[in-house]
Amino acid sequence: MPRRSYDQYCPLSRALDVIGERWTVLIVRELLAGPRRYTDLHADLPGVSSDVLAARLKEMEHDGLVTRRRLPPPAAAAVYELSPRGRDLLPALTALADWGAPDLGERRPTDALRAHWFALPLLRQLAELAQPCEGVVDVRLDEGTFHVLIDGAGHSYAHGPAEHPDARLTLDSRRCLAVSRGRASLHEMIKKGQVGVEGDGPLAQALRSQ
Amino acid sequence: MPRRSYDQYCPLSRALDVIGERWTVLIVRELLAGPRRYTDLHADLPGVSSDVLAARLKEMEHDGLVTRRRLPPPAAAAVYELSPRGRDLLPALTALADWGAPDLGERRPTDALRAHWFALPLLRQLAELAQPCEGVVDVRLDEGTFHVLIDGAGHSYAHGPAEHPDARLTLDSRRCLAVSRGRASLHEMIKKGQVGVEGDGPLAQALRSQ
DNA sequence: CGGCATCCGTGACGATACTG
DNA sequence: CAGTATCGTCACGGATGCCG
Repeated sequence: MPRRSYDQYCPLSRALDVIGERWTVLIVRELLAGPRRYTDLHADLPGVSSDVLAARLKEMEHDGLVTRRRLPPPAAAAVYELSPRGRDLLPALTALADWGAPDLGERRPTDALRAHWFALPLLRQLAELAQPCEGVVDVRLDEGTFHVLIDGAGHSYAHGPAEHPDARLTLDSRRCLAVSRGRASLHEMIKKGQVGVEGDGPLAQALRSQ
Repeated sequence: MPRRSYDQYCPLSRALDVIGERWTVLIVRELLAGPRRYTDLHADLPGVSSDVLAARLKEMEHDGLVTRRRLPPPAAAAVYELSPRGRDLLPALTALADWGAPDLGERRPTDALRAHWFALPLLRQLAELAQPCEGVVDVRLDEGTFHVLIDGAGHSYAHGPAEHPDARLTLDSRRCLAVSRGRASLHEMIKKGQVGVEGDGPLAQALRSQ
């Protein structure tokens, strides 16, 4: 089955041929937070129909964005995981999220919300602040917790709390939103005590310092 | 008429609500090369149907990406032009094009091609090379010519040759492709004489130097 | 129960024809 | 030239069913 293409000899068109279909980019966003099962993906993408989700995952596997891995026998489940090629989309998604942030007005009654959706906009500010330290930062929001891995260039993040975080941030929804929209600096908020920082290692110090 | 939305309180979803529909991003790419008329847009976007193009332009105008401007009486025409908000998409499109560049294999018989489609991938390398000079560079390809404006941070480009370029680059398709795919460095090619540089101002010197 | 496949109604899209 | 109108087709959204 041939996929539909823009048929243009242009790098942007080629990118859109692969990730331009509805839902594909949001599936990548989900998988940036780590491997997930079909049902969990379906739950965190309200509105996607089951057949479209299945079709997208197949296409993405075919295109080398995603690998499907069977978990060891006790858990009779399979997880979908980003390939390196898929993870390479992080800068593009960050740039897109940066651009979309000003459009985040008030939350509409119909808007779904997941904690890890804030990881994308927070990641860069957090990584800059942590310079030049490396380590793991837990981020606790009202809606849930995720953790960020800062290591040189290839930052990443994942669902839930970390086992041994080097630092822990605690934010309320309003502050987190302001940072996501680019309206406020994480650093300023930490200095003013509006964002809590726990931990005493070098990474926690770096987040508080200056 | 309400537009369809992912209904997620996430900056990436919001961006996709605006530019996620088919053709929208490619229309932005076209307008990044300067104001264009409806018919010219239609000609450079083979495959888009006239009603879809008209609908997209209306939506983009409504969303503040594009402004429609009537030209002075002698030319009884209207042009579409990117707003500052639309131009802010440049970094995101550059990141996407970077990601898509490895997918540019051989040109397929069905692939359309326009000279200015190479401006997006070339722009950054060119701007880096020109550091710290500013000015206008003509880029001559087999398929046509465009020119790049380098001025501090907000680089841009436009169709056709410039009136008074500070430098002129001449590339054949193969070299241009290699640079676009990230397989080769523009600087290396200039040093080896594979890419011609004309001009004697500081900008032309900068392109040749080091 | 997780992981889809199938069916069906609706809306988006592509091609062509037509109009001010 | 700059779109609008019409129409057939396909992608999508929602629900339900199947199968290990």
